Amino acid sequence: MTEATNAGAATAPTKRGREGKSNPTIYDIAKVAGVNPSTVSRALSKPGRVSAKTQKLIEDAAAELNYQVNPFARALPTGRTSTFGLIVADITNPTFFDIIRGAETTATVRDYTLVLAESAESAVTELTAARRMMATVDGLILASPRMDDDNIRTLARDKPVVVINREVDGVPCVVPDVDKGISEAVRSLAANGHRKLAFVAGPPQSWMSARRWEGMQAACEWSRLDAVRLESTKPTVDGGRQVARDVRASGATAVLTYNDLLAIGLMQELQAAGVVVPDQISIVGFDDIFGADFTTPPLTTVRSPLGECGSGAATLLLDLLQGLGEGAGTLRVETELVLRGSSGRLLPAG
Amino acid sequence: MTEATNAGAATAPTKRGREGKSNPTIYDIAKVAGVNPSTVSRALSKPGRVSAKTQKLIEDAAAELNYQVNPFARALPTGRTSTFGLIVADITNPTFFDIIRGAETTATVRDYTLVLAESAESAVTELTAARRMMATVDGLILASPRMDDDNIRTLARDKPVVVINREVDGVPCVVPDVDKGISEAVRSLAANGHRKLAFVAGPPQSWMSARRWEGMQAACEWSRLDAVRLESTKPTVDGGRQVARDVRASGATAVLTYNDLLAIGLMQELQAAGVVVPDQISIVGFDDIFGADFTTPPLTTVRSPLGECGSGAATLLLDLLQGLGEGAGTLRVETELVLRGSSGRLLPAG
DNA sequence: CAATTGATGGCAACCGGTTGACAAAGCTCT
DNA sequence: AGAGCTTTGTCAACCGGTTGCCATCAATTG
Repeated sequence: MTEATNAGAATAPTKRGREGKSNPTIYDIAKVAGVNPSTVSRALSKPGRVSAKTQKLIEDAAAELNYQVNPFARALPTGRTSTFGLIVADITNPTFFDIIRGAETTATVRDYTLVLAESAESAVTELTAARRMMATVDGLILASPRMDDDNIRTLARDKPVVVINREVDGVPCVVPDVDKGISEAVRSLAANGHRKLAFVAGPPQSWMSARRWEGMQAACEWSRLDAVRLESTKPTVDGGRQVARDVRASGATAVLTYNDLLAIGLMQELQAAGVVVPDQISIVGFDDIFGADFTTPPLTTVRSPLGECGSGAATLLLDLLQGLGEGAGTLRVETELVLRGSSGRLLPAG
Repeated sequence: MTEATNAGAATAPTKRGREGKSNPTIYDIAKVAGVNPSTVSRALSKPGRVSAKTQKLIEDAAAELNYQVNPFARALPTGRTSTFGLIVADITNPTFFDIIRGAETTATVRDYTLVLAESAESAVTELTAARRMMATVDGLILASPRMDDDNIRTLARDKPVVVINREVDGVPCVVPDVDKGISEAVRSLAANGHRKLAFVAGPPQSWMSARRWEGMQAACEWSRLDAVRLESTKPTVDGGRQVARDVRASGATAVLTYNDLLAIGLMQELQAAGVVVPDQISIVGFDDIFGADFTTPPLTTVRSPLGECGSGAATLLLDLLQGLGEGAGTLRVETELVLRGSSGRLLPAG
């Protein structure tokens, strides 16, 4: 940020009305249509409560005045805001962009507004943000929450909450079912001659990380492969670079990482050290984020349908809000292996 | 989305209060502190208007009751919502990721809430979304808007509006100053022996696309290089693939593209056709989005400080809202060439 | 034709803060 | 002590919808 020129007088934003033309209200409509304001209110929000004739009268007047409800005036007595919140662990992380997009799209379709906040991977920040939001939204979606189950349940007691990427008892959740994708990945690696796999874990509070590790252990047992677990410092490209040492030291010939960012960082670091992927080490990521196919070789990964998670969570939440929902239940979405170039046959050490 | 199990009874969300414990109001505080509600209101929002003694009394009572203002009740008489909107052309496009992040971060810091919407690259959808938002926000940020100047000015007459990636007379804007970055890019290409450059343009309504093309023409003239302009169908990876034919046909040995996505798609397609980058063709993108360095070779690009644009716009807007701003003015942010592997010396054919 | 019923519109209170006008209280200063 | 000024708290109206209750009126029915 360098230079700030001042171009022309500001079109001083009118200090909100009173100077002649404030926004039209139901009272204005009532006057034009020659009815009582409450009738206008009913005509506009309770279909069928007024006669077809007055309905039309009022609608015409509303159209003429270019009327728009004042959401605040409506929210005050009813508590409904037509708004829901989405809290993500890290806006930096592209994983969440598909989720955000999915949620935003269904929000718009169903005439709701999406409010966004991030927790910066911190359980306290997350809880603070959630509390703040609760006042202004009808419901909340928590994507990969870091706070503990009890806090989530407490929030859910107040207003509908839907959780993505984690299972919390008594709270509706949207969870990718990792088993299918993982077993496909492990079978593929086994078929390519790998015998020892490593898992690079994500943040310790991450429910998903734990699930993926369990899934991998199970799949490896089934295929009679060795599985070792390595820890990462943070679930980012940088974190992936840092864990490269440990990966090489582990003796594993194939690696599954908690997410794609770790995989990409790991691959970069290994390649920089002269390791050929996939000839010497196979790498498999998780999620299939934007850019996973930009790498050379393109990243093999277990795809989570993130957009579907976002839209699924939004749908679940809105159904709940509109009284269509069954209550708590877990929506499982399928994962699948996306086979690209970063995994493959192990070449005999040359 | 495949399976939906129903796990346990719903923690039926309490239908908003009245059953004993609604949220505390200023009236409750007033009762506890033994003062009038209006005094509470003043204590909580007009610093200095009440004596230190009552101030403390009220604050203690508020803390004890765990009071939180009801934003709607506040918004109704004042019109202030502590909320601003951000409309992006396309949530799919990672260019906007950083803008969103920048805006969200400053919003949080300054105790504002960010509301997000997208226009799906359509001028009408954009205008509709903007109109809808206007009712619920204090101000609006338009990132790469597609609607025309007059519509933007009309919106700006109502409430503060800040525009990113475009200059609109009389409206505050945040614009990357492309000249520096472009001239660095062109000089670098000239120094590497290129004589004919191509520009792959973006959407016709894109102000930025026009500016970049102008900047490139100017820089080429200065360096005495040829510049040809090619059109793309859409500013995405796919659009980049599709324009590869034209690029080869153009005879240019170096290409600047409207954005990184086009560059990445173009590079993929060229490489698939056996063209070696950068030996036979140099490619330079725009923006330096997430993932631009994942490619092989990593993408040379003219970086726009997108996060800075987002936070700069938010700062501008909030200053305006809080009466600190000077009104319309353009905030220019610097661009710079990020030299990576996709551009370089032209190898003699053969 | 009178009685019952359902549909429709009006009245007024309410949601929870904000704010202008004003009165009471506190203070200074002569 | 009293005039004049400032500080502090109260009153009441207001923002713009929503909704329970009631009155009216027309339609239905015996």
